Amino acid sequence: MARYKKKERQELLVESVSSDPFLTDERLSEMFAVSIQTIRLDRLELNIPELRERIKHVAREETEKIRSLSLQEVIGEIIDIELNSHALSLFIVEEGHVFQKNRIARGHYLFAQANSLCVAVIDEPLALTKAADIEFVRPAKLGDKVVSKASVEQMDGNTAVISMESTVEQRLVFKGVFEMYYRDEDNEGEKNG
Amino acid sequence: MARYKKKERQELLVESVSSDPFLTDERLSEMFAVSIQTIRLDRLELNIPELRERIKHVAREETEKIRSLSLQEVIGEIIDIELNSHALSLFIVEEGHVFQKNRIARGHYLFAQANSLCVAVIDEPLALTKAADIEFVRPAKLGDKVVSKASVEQMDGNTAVISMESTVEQRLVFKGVFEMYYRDEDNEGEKNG
DNA sequence: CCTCATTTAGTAGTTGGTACTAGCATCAGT
DNA sequence: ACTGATGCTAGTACCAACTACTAAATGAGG
Repeated sequence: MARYKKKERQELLVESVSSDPFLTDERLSEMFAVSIQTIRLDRLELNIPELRERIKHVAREETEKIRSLSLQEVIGEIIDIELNSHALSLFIVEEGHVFQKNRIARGHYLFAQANSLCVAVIDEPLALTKAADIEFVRPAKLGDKVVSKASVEQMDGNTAVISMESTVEQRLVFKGVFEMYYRDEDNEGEKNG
Repeated sequence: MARYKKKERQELLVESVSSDPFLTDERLSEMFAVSIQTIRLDRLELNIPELRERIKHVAREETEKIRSLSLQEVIGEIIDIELNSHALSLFIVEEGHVFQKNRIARGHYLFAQANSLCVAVIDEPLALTKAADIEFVRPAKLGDKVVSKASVEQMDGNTAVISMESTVEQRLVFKGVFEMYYRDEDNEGEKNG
């Protein structure tokens, strides 16, 4: 019976419980081939709450976190806007936005921030991105506050040209030129089916 | 004490429990001014599981949702891939991806599909988007199955050039050229702080 | 008034624990 | 070899929040 030493067992216990909070003391005592009492002493020392409390905690997070990660609609918070002229938005890089390995923000989130700001700055019922020429100058990292500035350069007929610059602490991380198509929606029906 | 009739009470009970699964029988019995036994009979008739089972259920959903959210790391499902050569992914446009008004997919989702496919096709530990030149040829709509094709055109030193084409039923909706930066991560440390 | 549905009361047993006491085993240091 | 600390196990009493069951009280309608 090659059992673990106390310290080792406790480390594994923390891991086990955090990877599967639904483990009972009985199940854990079998896993580590010790008595239930030992598991309970371990939990006491490690301040790991009992099964029911663990589950309750997970469930509470669920019910409270309904809206926190539904950033889908518009990425970033618009903090200043003058329609058909310019706009500013702030996007804070969170866990869900980065590569796990290196905590660098995935490019499409920076693009999404820029893109949704472009849509917002156009004061027309319909605004679609037609083309973009973009550059990721420097990586943005977990926790970074990315500020995007959109400036409408041209608007003629049904196309707008917007230049974008995103910075983290005044340092450029992303820039690009967006070409937007817009239309007074009531005016025409479908253009191309 | 104007208490509810059985049927009415049971309807309210279903509502209460589904809006707050953390309610104990005792708490419910106070809310409806009946005995605990009555609440239990009600739950039995209505097939409402006990508090602990309800909480467990919610917690299970949560842990599963975490898994599906981390699957959202990559937008679209990769259906064919040859590393450093080409790749194919499928992305189905759902409610969350479109403008409510016209059910047209937001540009950044099409970009995200293309971008994550580019990251995936590069067989290196680190791959970041450096620049992109893209065009939204035609709008993609709710329900559309968008197929993206990535072809690696060049790879030299630490930069790859990838051309992208996304189609819905063989019709082009999006195209672009992506320039990717890549690196054997163990090789160097931080390049730019 | 009688009857049937509804409600309440009460007991025994379950799960997954806490909190506490106490008995060993083992190893370290003297 | 003796002492003491550390670690593990055993066992008891108690708890919340139930299930499952029996039995009695209450109420509302015919």
